[in-house]
Amino acid sequence: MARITRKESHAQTRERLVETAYRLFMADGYNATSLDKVAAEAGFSKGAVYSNFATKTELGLAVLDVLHLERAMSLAAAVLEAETAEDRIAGFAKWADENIGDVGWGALEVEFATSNRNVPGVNNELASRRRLLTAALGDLLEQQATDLGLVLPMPAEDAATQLLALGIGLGLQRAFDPELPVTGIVDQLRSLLERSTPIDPSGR
Amino acid sequence: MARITRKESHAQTRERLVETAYRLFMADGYNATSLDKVAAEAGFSKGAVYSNFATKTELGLAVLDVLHLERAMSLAAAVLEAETAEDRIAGFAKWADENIGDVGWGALEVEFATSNRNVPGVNNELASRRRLLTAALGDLLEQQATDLGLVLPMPAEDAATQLLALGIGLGLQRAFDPELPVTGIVDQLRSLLERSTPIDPSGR
DNA sequence: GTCTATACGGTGATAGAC
DNA sequence: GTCTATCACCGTATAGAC
Repeated sequence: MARITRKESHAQTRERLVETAYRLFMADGYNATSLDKVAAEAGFSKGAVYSNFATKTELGLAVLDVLHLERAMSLAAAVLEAETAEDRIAGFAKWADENIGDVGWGALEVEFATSNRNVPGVNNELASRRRLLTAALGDLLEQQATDLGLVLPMPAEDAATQLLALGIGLGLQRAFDPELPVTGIVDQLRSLLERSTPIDPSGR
Repeated sequence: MARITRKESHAQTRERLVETAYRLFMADGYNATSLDKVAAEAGFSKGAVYSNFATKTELGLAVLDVLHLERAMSLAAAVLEAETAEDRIAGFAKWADENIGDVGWGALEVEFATSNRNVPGVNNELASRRRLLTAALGDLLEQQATDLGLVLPMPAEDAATQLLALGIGLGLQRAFDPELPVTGIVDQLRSLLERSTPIDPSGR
């Protein structure tokens, strides 16, 4: 009974630390949040953090993984549950407003990336995460276009890259200027669809 | 003769500090560059920084001002010296490749913004700089469109906001994944022009 | 008034006790 | 594995030299 408690308790400690760091990083930022604060808020000492994560950077990567999974699932849910093309755009618009409009997300994402850009190995970690996200977004786009009987005006991955870049740029600027509207990205998506051509069943 | 030396020397010190900080911030990042290093590299003590700038944040804002002016001028030059529409797009493409492709710029811009997002007053400073940049870019767009006899498919300022966001997003992702191509922003600009309509001389 | 010298609180990281 | 003690370093602040 107590045999698996060790590993379980370790995982629980790790999970609680990530969860606490997630909340604090989003609220106050990555650099402004000290490991001492994270540990104290989670009910541990700073040493507990270092027994679970080699560096603050690794804790940050773990937080980003949770964040990415969470947002990717909510985006997929928002789009996949709609039926008509307009409903899907509306679902995307709602998701964009709630998520890209969320000041904390974009800010945390880029603060971490830039603050760790000289840390060895981190760039590769972030690059692989970006490719994963872009591929997933591209698949979603392509699938949606196919469902609607459309052919995108450019490779789905390129469209995904541009939408992601636009989302990052808009979300980031909103971090210090909340008046900036997020609607631009919805316009872009709409324009992407308008520039799409109907699928030719003959294949050519 | 030595009467103006005081103010001049002060201005020179300030200029040299900004210049040194510019170089180090771009190369190593904002957080990774200590004020001690900036001062030493410029040939001063750390206190000299403090006598010219109240905080590290203010030094960062001064660096950003120099950076913005520099890039805005180079963009205007790249676009305005061209004659034909295609030459202007080519000029923009070259500028985008050299500047948005520059890893340091986007990274510094957003690292500073996010790392200081809780510092009182900084958000307003950055927001006003963003509005200035957006307005200038919008004017440039509108002027170019008019010269080419085109009407943009959206307000010039909205187009500028989207292009700026896209540039930030692309430049930032290139900071940790240099393989990502910058061509997306040129495609966007081209698409913007393609969706423009000829000016109707009748006014309606 | 501008710069140097020095000090303070707090940070990420490390070593060793339990 | 977690905690305490400790380190080097950072941004900030002050006192004093010139």
